[in-house]
Amino acid sequence: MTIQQIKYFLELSNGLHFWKTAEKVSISQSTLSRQIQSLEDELGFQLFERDKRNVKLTAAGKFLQDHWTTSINELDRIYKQAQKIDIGTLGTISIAYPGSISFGFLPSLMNILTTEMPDLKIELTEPIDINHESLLLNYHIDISLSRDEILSPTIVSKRLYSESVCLVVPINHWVTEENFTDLTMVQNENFIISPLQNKTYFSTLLRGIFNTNGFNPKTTIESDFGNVILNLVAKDLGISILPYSFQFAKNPNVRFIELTEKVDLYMNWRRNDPNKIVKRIVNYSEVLGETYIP
Amino acid sequence: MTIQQIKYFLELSNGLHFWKTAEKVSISQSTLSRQIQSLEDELGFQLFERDKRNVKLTAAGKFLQDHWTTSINELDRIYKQAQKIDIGTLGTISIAYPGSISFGFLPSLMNILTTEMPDLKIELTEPIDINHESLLLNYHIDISLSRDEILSPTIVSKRLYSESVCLVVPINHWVTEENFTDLTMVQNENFIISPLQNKTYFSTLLRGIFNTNGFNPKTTIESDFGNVILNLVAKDLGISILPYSFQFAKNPNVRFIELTEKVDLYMNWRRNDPNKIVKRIVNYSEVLGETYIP
DNA sequence: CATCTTTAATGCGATTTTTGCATTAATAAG
DNA sequence: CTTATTAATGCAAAAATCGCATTAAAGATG
Repeated sequence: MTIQQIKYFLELSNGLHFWKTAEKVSISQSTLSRQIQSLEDELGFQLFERDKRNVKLTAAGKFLQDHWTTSINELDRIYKQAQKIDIGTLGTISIAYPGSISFGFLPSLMNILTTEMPDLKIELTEPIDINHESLLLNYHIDISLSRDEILSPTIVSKRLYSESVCLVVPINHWVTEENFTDLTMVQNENFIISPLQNKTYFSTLLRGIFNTNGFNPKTTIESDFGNVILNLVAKDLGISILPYSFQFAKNPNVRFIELTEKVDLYMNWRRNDPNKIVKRIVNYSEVLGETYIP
Repeated sequence: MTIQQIKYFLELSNGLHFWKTAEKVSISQSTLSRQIQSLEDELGFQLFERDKRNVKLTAAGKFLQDHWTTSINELDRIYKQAQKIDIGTLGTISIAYPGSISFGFLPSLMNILTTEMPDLKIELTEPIDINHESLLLNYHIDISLSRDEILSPTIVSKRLYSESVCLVVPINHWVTEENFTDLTMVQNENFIISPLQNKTYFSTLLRGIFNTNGFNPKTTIESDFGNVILNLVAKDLGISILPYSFQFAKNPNVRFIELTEKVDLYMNWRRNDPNKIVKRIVNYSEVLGETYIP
């Protein structure tokens, strides 16, 4: 039972004429005759009732005409879907990202992806303090955007761009870009930051910054969410340190003062992932990262 | 794209190992390798990402694994259905019948059919005064049961049995089986019969009967439906003439008196109808007709 | 670091299957 | 009775499929 044989059968079941059908499907009449015979032999019953003069479908043949038609169409539809997936415009991709890029890089990337691959379904997750490496290796996500590089032979980690870390103060705060010298200036202020004991890269960076400047910050409020912190600073409840990207939130009640420290954004994916969507997204991200100057 | 190739692919997509899969499907490793290659060539994209050491599905391959599995199962299901139809236990058959057999022959036949072919769907229609021949030739019905023979080169008409025509009187009527001589006895009674001008065989027969006996019946009520007539007679509203089969209605308030006239029951179907269900039903009906002595 | 093992791909000849031409057989039409 | 139509079939050529043996590449082993 070949797909080709089924197609011959369907054509013949429409025309009910061996010679004309054979010509239509560009084979000889004898070939068509034998293909149908072979199909009938394999099925174990007749598809056509035929004498030297007339050809007509049997009841089983009539049934198969209906159902095989839909099957063949279905197979064709499946093939076309698979083709789209191969090209990389269809499917589902799961991306994990740090909250700090949700105002800048991530919307830009999403913009590109939804334009270039409109049929692509993107699942976004914002995991806190969870190992991106295991998420990738367990196939929970396909791509990870992270602040720290993942060093693993089975994962490729590529830096997309670097951005400054900024001191964030309320808009009417006494520290300005002009009078700012170093962080010791604000060592007695209230800080609103993510818990320093977190294992995330950014918490580690913060610990390092405070260490270098020789003081432990007073923390009145703690939050893992940068945009929460941003709003708290805007309401004059303290100051904070956040990546430059948060400027894209365009909050009018805060002021950003660039520090010398930098944070990177890495894109990570499974080495040799056969999914071409991943490769395409990586490419788009690299291009975007190069032109993206925060 | 062969069904066999798809099956090989599905097996390989489960095992992800050429040698083991080849052994499982009883072909050589080289053959499997080449079949998959040929499938990939035809599709135009890779199904497996493979090096000398590992085999894994591409995204498109994963998609096809899911969908082809259901397609192959579907094809198998379709084949089995078709097989059943060929054997003659599955399908739909449309049968037209005269109302007079709805108490006797028809229930017996239905009983046999539903026992022997439980998956068979039977459509019953009781057409009045309509040409069974055209219903058959227009494929509105597949089998017709009729009181008159259909004489046509494209239709086979076979007599199943003969039964007497009976005078039907209320249970306390003065005419009994013992004192009955001929119909002239009741020429002044009220008759409840189907309209004599109808073109059905039974109406023609009635006309003949009244003609032979030399009187025109007084008809107060007319009805095409035998069982309606039967109930009207039971309520003492008149007498009637019906086929013997109506005795099977087991109405306790009527008495049947056999006349000498007979009516036949014919089964009619399209000559050379390739539907094996028709042949089976004809066979069952012939056997039932022989043993059915009303 | 050299050797062994595993495993998918490939060259090649043998086998099997498929194909089309020409013909046959049966039927309907003129 | 003859002619035309049409599905099946014998046959030889062509194409495909198959499996053996081998290759090539990548761990695994010690």
